[in-house]
Amino acid sequence: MFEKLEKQTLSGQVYARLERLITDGEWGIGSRIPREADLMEKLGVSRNTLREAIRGLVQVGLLETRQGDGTFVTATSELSAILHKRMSRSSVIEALEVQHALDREAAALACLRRTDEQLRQMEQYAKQCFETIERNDHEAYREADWMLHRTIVMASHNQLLIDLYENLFEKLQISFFFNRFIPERHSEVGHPALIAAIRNRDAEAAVRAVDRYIALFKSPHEETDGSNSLNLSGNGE
Amino acid sequence: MFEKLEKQTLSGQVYARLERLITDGEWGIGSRIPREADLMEKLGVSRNTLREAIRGLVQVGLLETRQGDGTFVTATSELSAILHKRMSRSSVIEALEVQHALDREAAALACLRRTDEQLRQMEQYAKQCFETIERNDHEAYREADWMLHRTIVMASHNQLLIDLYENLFEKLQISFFFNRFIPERHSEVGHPALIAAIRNRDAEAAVRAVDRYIALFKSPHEETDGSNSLNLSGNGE
DNA sequence: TCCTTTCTAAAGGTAGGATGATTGGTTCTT
DNA sequence: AAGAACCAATCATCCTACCTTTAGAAAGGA
Repeated sequence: MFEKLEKQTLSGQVYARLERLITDGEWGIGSRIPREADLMEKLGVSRNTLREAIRGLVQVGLLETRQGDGTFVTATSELSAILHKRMSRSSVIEALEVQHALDREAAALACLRRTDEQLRQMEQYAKQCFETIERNDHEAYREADWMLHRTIVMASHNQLLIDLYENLFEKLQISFFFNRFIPERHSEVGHPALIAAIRNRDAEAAVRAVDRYIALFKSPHEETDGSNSLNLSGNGE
Repeated sequence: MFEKLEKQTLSGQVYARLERLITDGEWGIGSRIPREADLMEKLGVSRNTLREAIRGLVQVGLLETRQGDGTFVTATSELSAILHKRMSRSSVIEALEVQHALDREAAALACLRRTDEQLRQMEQYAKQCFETIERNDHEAYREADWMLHRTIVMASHNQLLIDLYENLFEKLQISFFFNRFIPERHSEVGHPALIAAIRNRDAEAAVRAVDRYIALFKSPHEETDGSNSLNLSGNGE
C-alpha cells in the first residue's frame, strides 16, 4: 500500500530533531543548549516555531528554561521525565510495592532468559555488595545493590519492564534508604539465595528470595499511608 | 522561612489552566476546544503565549491540532498519553509479563486492604464474566474481566500501582485478546480461586491463582520476541 | 585584599500583526 | 444526484518590537 506520509508541523519536526539530540546524548543532562538565535539560524525556522518546539520539550520534562540564563537539559527521555514527576507524588511504601512487583517478575524471567555473562555480572555486583558492607561504605553499597537489581531486570530481556523499572526507580535509589537501612542482614539473607536461584534457573526459589528481600526493606517504613511523599533529589531550585 | 513563591512563566500558567480543564473533564476526550482567538481573549494573553501552551499540551499528548479544523482533546492525563505511546512499541508478550507483575502484587495487597464493598464488586464482576461466557459474548466478557482486574488493583489501595496499571493496560484491553482466546477454561480455573483467596485474605493463594491465570493468557502468544508490536486501537484518524 | 554594590549585556518572555495553508461545508453546475 | 468550484473558519509560520530576569563584569568601599 501507500506510505502514510505523515504530515507534520514545522514545530513538530523541530521538536523531534531536538529530542533526538537529547535522547542520543549529544546534549547531556545539565548542559545548556544553544541560545534561541543560534538555533533559529541553524534550523532555519522563525523564533515562534522554535519556541513552540522548545516549550513542548519543557512541558514533557526534557528541558528547563531559565529566563535571563538559558535553556538546560533536565532528562533524557519522556518516559523518564513523566515517571519521575509521578514518583515525586508517591509515598515510600507505594514505590516499594511497585518495585517489589517488578523485581519479582524480573527475577522469574531472568531465570528463563539470563545469559551467562549476565549471571557473571550479578555475581560480581553481589560480591561488591558484600565487600562494601565490610567497609561500612553505605554509598558504595547502594550503588552496587542498584546495579545488581538493574542487571537482573536487564536479564529479563523485557524492554518494557526494563524501561519502567529504570525510569521509576533510578533516581529513587539515590535517596531511598539513606541512613535508614542496615544492610548486614539483608545481604546475607537475600542476595546469595536470589543469585543461586537464577543460576539454577529456579524461578520459584527466585521469587521467594525476592519476597524476603523486599520484606526487609518494607519493615522500617510504617504504613503512614500517603502522607509522606518521596522527596526525590532536589530539582535544582 | 519564607515561601518559595514559584515564579512561573505565563505560558506555563496557561498550560496548567488548560490542563486542568482537560483532567477535570470540562473538555471531554474528542471534543474540540475553543479557537485560538477566543482563548486569547478569555485568558487575556497573546497569541504566542497561548500557542506555546497548546503546543506543550500537544507534545505531552493531551491535545491534537488539525490545521484548518481545530484543536481536539485526545487524552486526559500526561501519564496516560506517555505510557500509551510507550506501550504501542511493546510486544504482546512484554505487556503481558508486566501486567502479570502488577496483577500479582495487586492481588497480594488486595488481600490485606480490600474493603467488603470491593470484595462484593469483585464477586459481581466475576459473575458477569461467567454469564457472558454462557452467552458467548466476547465483547462483554472482556469488559467484565477488565473491570474485575481493575477492582482488584483498586483494592490494593496503592495509587501509584493503580495509575500505572490503568494507564498501561486500559486501552490494551480493547484489542488485546480479540479472537484469540477461549475464556471457558480460564474463568472456571482462575476467577473463583482468586476471589476466594482475596475473600479469605490469603495472599499466597491469591498469588498462585494469578500465576495460573496469566499462564493461560500467555500460552497462545509465542515468543516471537519483539517483532510483533501491539497495534493499539486506532488513534482516531 | 576582600566584600558589597552597581551596571550592563545576554538570554528568554510577551505582544500583536501579517500572510499562508488546510480543511469542511456550501453552492453552483451539469 | 454527482461532481466541481468556491468560501469561511482555523491553525501554521514568520516578523518586529519591547519587557523582564539573570549572570557576570565593573566599580567602589572597607
